[in-house]
Amino acid sequence: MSTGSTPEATKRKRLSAAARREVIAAAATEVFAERGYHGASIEEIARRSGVTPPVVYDHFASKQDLYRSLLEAHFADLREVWRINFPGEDPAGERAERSFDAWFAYVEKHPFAGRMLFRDTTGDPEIAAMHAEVAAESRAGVMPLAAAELGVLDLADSATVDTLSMFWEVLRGVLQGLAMWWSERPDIPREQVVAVAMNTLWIGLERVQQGEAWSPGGRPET
Amino acid sequence: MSTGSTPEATKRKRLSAAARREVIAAAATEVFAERGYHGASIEEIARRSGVTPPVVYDHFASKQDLYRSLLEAHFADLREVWRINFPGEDPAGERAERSFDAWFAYVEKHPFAGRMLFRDTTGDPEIAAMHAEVAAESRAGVMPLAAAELGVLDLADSATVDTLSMFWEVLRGVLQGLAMWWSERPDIPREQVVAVAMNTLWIGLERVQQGEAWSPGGRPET
DNA sequence: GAACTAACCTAGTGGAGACTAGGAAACTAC
DNA sequence: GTAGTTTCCTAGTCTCCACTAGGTTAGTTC
Repeated sequence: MSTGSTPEATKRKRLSAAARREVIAAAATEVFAERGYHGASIEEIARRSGVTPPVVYDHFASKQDLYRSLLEAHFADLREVWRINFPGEDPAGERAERSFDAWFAYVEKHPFAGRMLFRDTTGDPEIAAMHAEVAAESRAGVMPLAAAELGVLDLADSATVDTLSMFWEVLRGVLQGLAMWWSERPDIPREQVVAVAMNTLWIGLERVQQGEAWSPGGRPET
Repeated sequence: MSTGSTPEATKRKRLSAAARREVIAAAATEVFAERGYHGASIEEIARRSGVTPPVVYDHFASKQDLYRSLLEAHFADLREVWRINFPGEDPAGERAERSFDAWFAYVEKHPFAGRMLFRDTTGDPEIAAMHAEVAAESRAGVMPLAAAELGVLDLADSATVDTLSMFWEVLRGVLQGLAMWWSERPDIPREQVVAVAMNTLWIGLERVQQGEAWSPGGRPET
């Protein structure tokens, strides 16, 4: 049955537990990215790892456990990107650009990680809750950086928090949307994608900071 | 087994074919929205429709067929929102605001339709392709409206098309992201959501039109 | 109220896939 | 080489779910 003729299955060699775990994690990220949680089968993950399904269970307690550990690892990577690139003394615009660029560089280098995180994990409600929970950790880690920048002081004010939440959602939507689009158009240079993100996100925010915000029914000045 | 004690299943009454089809479509939209394609079971859809699974197959050839027809119907609704609200003689900003407002009003009124369309339908690659195909129809219907507004003439120029594609992706990401966030915060008034969308999307675009775009490495002026 | 039609049901089939028990084979230490 | 350990496999079980065959009952027509 398992032929050994497929490229990924040739030379089925014995690996150390740690090495095999890595291989499985990488393969699982791919499959989850391509098929989502429900659509990914342990059998497929095992095949791409060069082993049979029981081996997967030697390293991960269950499909859920495997999924969760990948989710946490990749989200933690992305949080690091923000933590490393955004804070600093330079003008905020430059730091934003640098962060965006680093963020897109990460998803460029780890296309499957990006697709796995940004796909919506429908199906099992338990999985959806898990995804929401881990994503919330990222939000909690990154949003304060931006909040400080916007001069937001009163994090107890609920209207402020709502507005911040919406801007976070906008940021997330733009970055993830562009990332998914870009993953299918690898010929586009990264600067161009970053420039679009800057144009829509940063410039809009700047205007808001300057009190030039749009308000319902008409512009405040004019 | 099927008790009849649940609210949706009480009074299992005989309906006309057309009426039953509507009931099933509404129930299916709910379940697909909540669980995604894979996670939605025909049995659950049937139960919420007050019937047993075979009845679903009296109205739809297969689960895929059911899904596709819902996808097409809801996307067509949203295209209509743009077609009705965006074109006109008023200033573009006002027409954008009106369109955004109408768009959010639609997802406010049809929360399950929104969630079904904007969730990523992972799992079956065939389903993903179907989703992409139907979404592309919407894009093809709506993007020309915005392109005209931006003064884009040369739709044969590939760089222009790439940029337009990215702005479309940004628009999609922002609107869908805000819509999904909003669906969990029904206390937020619609104007506020629309205002955020205007601030990030329209103002950014306006600047770009005025040649004030951000470019990699620094601002063009200044 | 009998005949007809259309909506609906009971009772299955078949396949896919998560997960497991227990054993075989490879690498390591001596 | 032999013993011990660890990696990996064969061969299942069990549950869930899309989908179907064929019969039943509720409305409708005359």
